[in-house]
Amino acid sequence: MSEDLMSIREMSRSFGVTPRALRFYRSSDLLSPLRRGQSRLYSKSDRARLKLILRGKRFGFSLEQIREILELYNPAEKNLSQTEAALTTARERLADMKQQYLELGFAITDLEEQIEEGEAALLKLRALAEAAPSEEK
Amino acid sequence: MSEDLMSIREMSRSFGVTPRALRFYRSSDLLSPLRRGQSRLYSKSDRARLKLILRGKRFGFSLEQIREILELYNPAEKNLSQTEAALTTARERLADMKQQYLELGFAITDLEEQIEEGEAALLKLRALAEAAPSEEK
DNA sequence: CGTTACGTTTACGTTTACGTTCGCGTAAAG
DNA sequence: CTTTACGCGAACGTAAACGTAAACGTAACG
Repeated sequence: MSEDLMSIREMSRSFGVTPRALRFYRSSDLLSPLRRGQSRLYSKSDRARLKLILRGKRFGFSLEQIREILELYNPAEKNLSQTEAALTTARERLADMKQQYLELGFAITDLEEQIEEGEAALLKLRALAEAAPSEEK
Repeated sequence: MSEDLMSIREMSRSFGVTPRALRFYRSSDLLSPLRRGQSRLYSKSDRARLKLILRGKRFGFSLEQIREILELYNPAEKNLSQTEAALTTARERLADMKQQYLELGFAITDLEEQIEEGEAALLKLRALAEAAPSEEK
């Protein structure tokens, strides 16, 4: 029951990040695993946060931006103005993400078309190579 | 007709990037504006490329990855194996982007929910502040 | 013709996000 | 009890993506 705790190695392997990265996130207050003796132990909530961190990174957000969003996720112990500020930045990020979502859709279509063009060009190149084999080692 | 050419200032302003960035992209072979006299002039194709560059950046791709994709966009002067390589990396990027698209959709939903929770928490905090006004400067 | 404005290249500085030792503590294995 | 393995934090190193500053060309303005 208390054994949903993972060592740094286990975290590292199951998320595909280095131990160094995990320590870095802790020192940046992005993660706060328990300290048992000399070691750190990562709970379910730490895993949820890490998931968000890695997701944010994939979308091109800086760790700083990600940290601001994460502050929204523990509304305890926070006062009013801090919560307000977190909400404001979260709304901005949300707007960014929606914009990105749209653009990403277009970019995917674009790239698909471009790949098709590239494939067509490739066929022509191969045809030419067949017709006039200039250099064969 | 040849006046779809822009100076570095115009580019800078219309895309919201610094001249320094444009020069950096040129020195990285991401852009290749004409050299007229001492200056550089950016064509329509340069603008298209820059658009792709900035878009790629927003999705968290490195300039190096972006450069590989861009190579797909001028299938001229390229040989067979180069085009094949470009296609391969482009397909990989496309897969990444589709994955990102899905994740981004989930992330947006998540964040929306989280914002609603935050708003609820805010209302409670305000209610408490009304009931027991402890500190008012 | 001097100055102001904009452009160039070159070189070095800076920030972000870790990688790479390092010296140390601890814990298990032999 | 030593060796081996893992973990920690501190310090320094590094690659990417520019920013900043220096030294210079040129064009136009008054």
